[in-house]
Amino acid sequence: MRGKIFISAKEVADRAGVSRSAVSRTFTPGASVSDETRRRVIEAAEALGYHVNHLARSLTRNESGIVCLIVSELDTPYRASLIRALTRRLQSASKIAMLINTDRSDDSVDQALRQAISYRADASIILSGMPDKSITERCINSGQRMVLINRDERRDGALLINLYDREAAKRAFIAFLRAGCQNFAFANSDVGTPSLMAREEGFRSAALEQGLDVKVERFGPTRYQSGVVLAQRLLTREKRPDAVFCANDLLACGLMDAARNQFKLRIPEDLCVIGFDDIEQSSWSSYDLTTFTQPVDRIADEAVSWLAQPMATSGGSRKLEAELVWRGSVRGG
Amino acid sequence: MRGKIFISAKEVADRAGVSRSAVSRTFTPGASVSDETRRRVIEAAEALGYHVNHLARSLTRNESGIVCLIVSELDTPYRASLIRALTRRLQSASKIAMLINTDRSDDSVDQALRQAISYRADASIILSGMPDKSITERCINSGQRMVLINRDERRDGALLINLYDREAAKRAFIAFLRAGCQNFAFANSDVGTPSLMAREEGFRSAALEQGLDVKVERFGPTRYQSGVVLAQRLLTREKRPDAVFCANDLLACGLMDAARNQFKLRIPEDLCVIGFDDIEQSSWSSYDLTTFTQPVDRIADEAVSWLAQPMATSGGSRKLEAELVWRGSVRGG
DNA sequence: CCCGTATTTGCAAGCGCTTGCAACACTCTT
DNA sequence: AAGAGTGTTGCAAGCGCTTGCAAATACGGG
Repeated sequence: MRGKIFISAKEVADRAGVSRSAVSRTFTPGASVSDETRRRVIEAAEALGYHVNHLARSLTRNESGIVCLIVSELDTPYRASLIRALTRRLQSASKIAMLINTDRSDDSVDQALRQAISYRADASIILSGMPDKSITERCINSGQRMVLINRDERRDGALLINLYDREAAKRAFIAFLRAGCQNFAFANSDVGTPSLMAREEGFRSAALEQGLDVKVERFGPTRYQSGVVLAQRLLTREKRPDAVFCANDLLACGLMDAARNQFKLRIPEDLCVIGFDDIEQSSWSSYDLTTFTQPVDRIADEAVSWLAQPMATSGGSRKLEAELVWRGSVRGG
Repeated sequence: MRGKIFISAKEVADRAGVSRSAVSRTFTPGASVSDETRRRVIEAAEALGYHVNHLARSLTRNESGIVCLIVSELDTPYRASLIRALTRRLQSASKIAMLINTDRSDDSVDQALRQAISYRADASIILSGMPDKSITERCINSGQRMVLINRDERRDGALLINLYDREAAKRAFIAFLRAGCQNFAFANSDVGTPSLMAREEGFRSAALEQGLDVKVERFGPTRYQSGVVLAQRLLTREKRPDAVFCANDLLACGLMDAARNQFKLRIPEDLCVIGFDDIEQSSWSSYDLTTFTQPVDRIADEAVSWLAQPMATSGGSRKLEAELVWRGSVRGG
């Protein structure tokens, strides 16, 4: 026995002495209503506390204004700031975000997309995990837009947003070279998502071009604690690295803390570190980490403006630059 | 010319050779359908890729399954982890979260609630800001549930979830006493939300009971950078505090960094610090901050289980314990 | 084999909204 | 004064679903 105390257009119409259609048109931008009618409708609506029922509207309009954000580990700094940017942009475009958490099982991205279909979302934006091909197709076939952020794998009809990871990695390598580093390492998580792997490969191949070698370790999720473990593995090698490029900032933070507290290394004197994401903590003075900025606002812009296009040219791909932020974790600069 | 390529119950019915009602009932738990019919319906639905249209369903059911999360600064660690906990619980209760960001203007919480009404959300959970009384009433009158987390101010019919902030503050004070501290300070933001103020007052009054004084500074939002500023203000006082209770962990991190790097103080030898929220960073070894845990999972449980109650006893109030996590930023322990 | 009871099924109305269509009311022109 | 043109309005059908009701069917006991 829920509310049901919602005011309907009928009631507003009665009070204003007009037809239901008139009130409907009043709240439909661009519809033909005289000023006088509009005034009376607005007044009645105000008095009664009427709000257009978006659910019913979506039924006929065939457009719900709902956009699903599908994400896991959303308490991670980078994810959180991306979500923030996205919700803001979506709201400016008068769309609304539905948040679906996919922390749990493996098929839950598919599950999430089914939800998206059930709520007739206009679009889904996927920040984590990779949906099954069949379900993506179903989404796209039923007219849903789909945006994949840092997911890489191509999906017909979807918009792909990625960064120039390899290029960034290369710049990281050059920065280390300039700082006079000689033993290079790459600290990666073992989840192996395309963007993390691209950073690793970019870094390795940049080194290879100079005939140099890179020690690589992969461990755990992309989190602080993994960084600590990676430090143990990398900094105990016989020829201790003096330059570590971390697949992301969280790993870098863990690695730096371990390097300083357990191995008594000074940063950047004994060890140079570069990260990726430019999370807020990287700018904290304990870390002062040189890193690459994820252009969250640009990403959100690209995603939302593509969604806003009337009949989007099916799919596409955007590549964005990750800018290097110089801080104190690398000598020179 | 959006999709419209959605399969409707009619089509499934035709293919399965049954009536529309049969397919509707198949997807309505507890409705009366024979096994045989159900089987055929499911099969047809599967083949066609049918998903119940939740929008249409909500229209008649008068219950949408949508819960609005109204939040600002959602990229802040504590907020992000609360949102994560909430979305997870909501999904388990087969509800879905709509995220509304209220970073922008001041009336935007009201704006957000209007959205919630338009989408006929079953409930709104407010994590930031304080809606106008009139709009809260409208929500509640139209049968919407409302949960206020750490907002404190009473609203008829709403569920209030708060922590024992004063009690926690008192425990912080005692911890400092035990550590042998003598000059107490409280570092607060100047946003003055009830929970922050309760911590401040709790701390002061605990000190007062011992006939002791507390230096209080308030500055900026509850963020790292404010902590840096607060350090400048507090640690330059003639009788330098040797114990600072920070209104939240973000402030504490800023304050600790400034204390160490600018004032060359050792923690906890020269300065003891306690924070509040237990964000992930507090456990990082650079901070190793003694702090109070926000019981995010408990909070989410309370909120969601209250929402799940069929006809909730109008409103109420839950107070939860904030547990003290001992780490290295306080001597002894 | 028949009847009472229990289960299943289809019909049709209704949820709140949009929108094409036709009717209507104006204003201008000639 | 009639007709063309423009703008506004109401009617009614339809969006996809649920659900009360009554008809139909199945089941079990005598």
